[in-house]
Amino acid sequence: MSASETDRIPEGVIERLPTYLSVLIQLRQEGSYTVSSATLGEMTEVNPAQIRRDLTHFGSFGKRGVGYEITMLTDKIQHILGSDHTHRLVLVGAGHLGSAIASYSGLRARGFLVSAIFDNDPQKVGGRIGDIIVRDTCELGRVVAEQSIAVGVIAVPPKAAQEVANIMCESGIRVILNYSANLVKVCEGVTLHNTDPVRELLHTLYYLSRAEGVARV
Amino acid sequence: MSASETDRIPEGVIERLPTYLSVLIQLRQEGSYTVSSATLGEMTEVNPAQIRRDLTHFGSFGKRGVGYEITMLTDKIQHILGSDHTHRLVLVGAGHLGSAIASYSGLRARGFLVSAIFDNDPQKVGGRIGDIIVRDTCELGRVVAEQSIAVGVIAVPPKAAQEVANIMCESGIRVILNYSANLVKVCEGVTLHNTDPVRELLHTLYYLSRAEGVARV
DNA sequence: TAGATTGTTAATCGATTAACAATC
DNA sequence: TAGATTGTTAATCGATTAACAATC
Repeated sequence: MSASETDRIPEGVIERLPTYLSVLIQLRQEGSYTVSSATLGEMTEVNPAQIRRDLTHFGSFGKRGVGYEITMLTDKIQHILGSDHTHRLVLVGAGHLGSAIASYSGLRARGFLVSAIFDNDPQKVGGRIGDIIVRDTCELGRVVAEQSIAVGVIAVPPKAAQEVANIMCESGIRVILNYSANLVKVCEGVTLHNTDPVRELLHTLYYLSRAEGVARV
Repeated sequence: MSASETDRIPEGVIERLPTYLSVLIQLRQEGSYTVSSATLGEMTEVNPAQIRRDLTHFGSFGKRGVGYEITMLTDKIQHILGSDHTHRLVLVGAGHLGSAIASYSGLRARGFLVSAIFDNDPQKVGGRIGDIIVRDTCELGRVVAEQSIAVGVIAVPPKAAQEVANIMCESGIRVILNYSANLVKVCEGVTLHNTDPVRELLHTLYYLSRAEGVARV
């Protein structure tokens, strides 16, 4: 029955949790106290039965006849994802994209703190993004190891991406988010997410040429 | 057999095509002429059988005993996705993220052309990003309609996102890529992709707290 | 020809959904 | 209590994979 810690949770479930979280935070800001799976389903475009099913992997958080208490469910999901405490991250690449990520307020709001920024362009090293000074990429490994940082974000040109990923893996990074156009490989034990904006545009483009084949992606 | 135009193609297949494309382009740059599903599978971390299965939805592009001709397969996939010709897009939001998107070389390289950039901050209107002048968001609808632009990218603060999406839908945009932290809703017939960087970080974060539960995402 | 690798089928696996008893 | 909505089961649906005959 539910909540068994040893459950292997399907990937799809984990993907949907942050989406539920976004909507819950939005609802809380609007002053709601409880929400039903029906409403949550309408807002996230996920089948209500699926939402209930997803949540039972971790416990039973609702009240029959009432729904889910928003604050409580928010806390639970944040705890499941591990975003109930702050995670420091390193960012490599101080170009436009890197600057955008570093100065994105949504990061801090959801538990991430940019600890250091790196670039190998001498013109950028020593400059600042917000109140963080850009360091030379040759310091990346040392900083990650010394500060035991677990999360790394790659925002460098495609050709440099794999090299950065290698350094990250060697120095003990556990989660990598790669924004470059090249796919990278990581060693065993490191969680990787390749997320190229243009790749996502191409994906949606498919539906453009098909008059009827429109989809929510 | 295969390639029947009326096939309903699974969403997963469409998601993987741009990934295959990335790797094919990479291989071509390295000077290869053909590639087997085994190699492609290793590089994309997709099961070779699945790659072959995916491709049969659109035709049979390989030679038994040989593999796939890289240039030919690249062209085919680009044709399927519709990226064999240029797509103009409008970008709303001239902040850090918007600037990063607008000046990202990967866009042009894969068939996208930023036609216009909008912002509602009077301080930004009239300024330039690259060689494009930032216009007031109140002109968005008119420009989209006049130039029949089909693709729109949202890079505004969360609270403004839905309003921008509404204008886009009304003026005839067909595909929307939403980078804001808020989910938006679009009307029937518009393809939407919500892609918030922090949501993706949260997703990968799940695996951080689970020593063994590491995954490629 | 022999070796390699595709295209395709059939089997497996897992995820989604509908339905409903439990219960607030 | 009656109405609402959850948690959970069982049925459906679709996607992934293994296997192999076709064939380059």
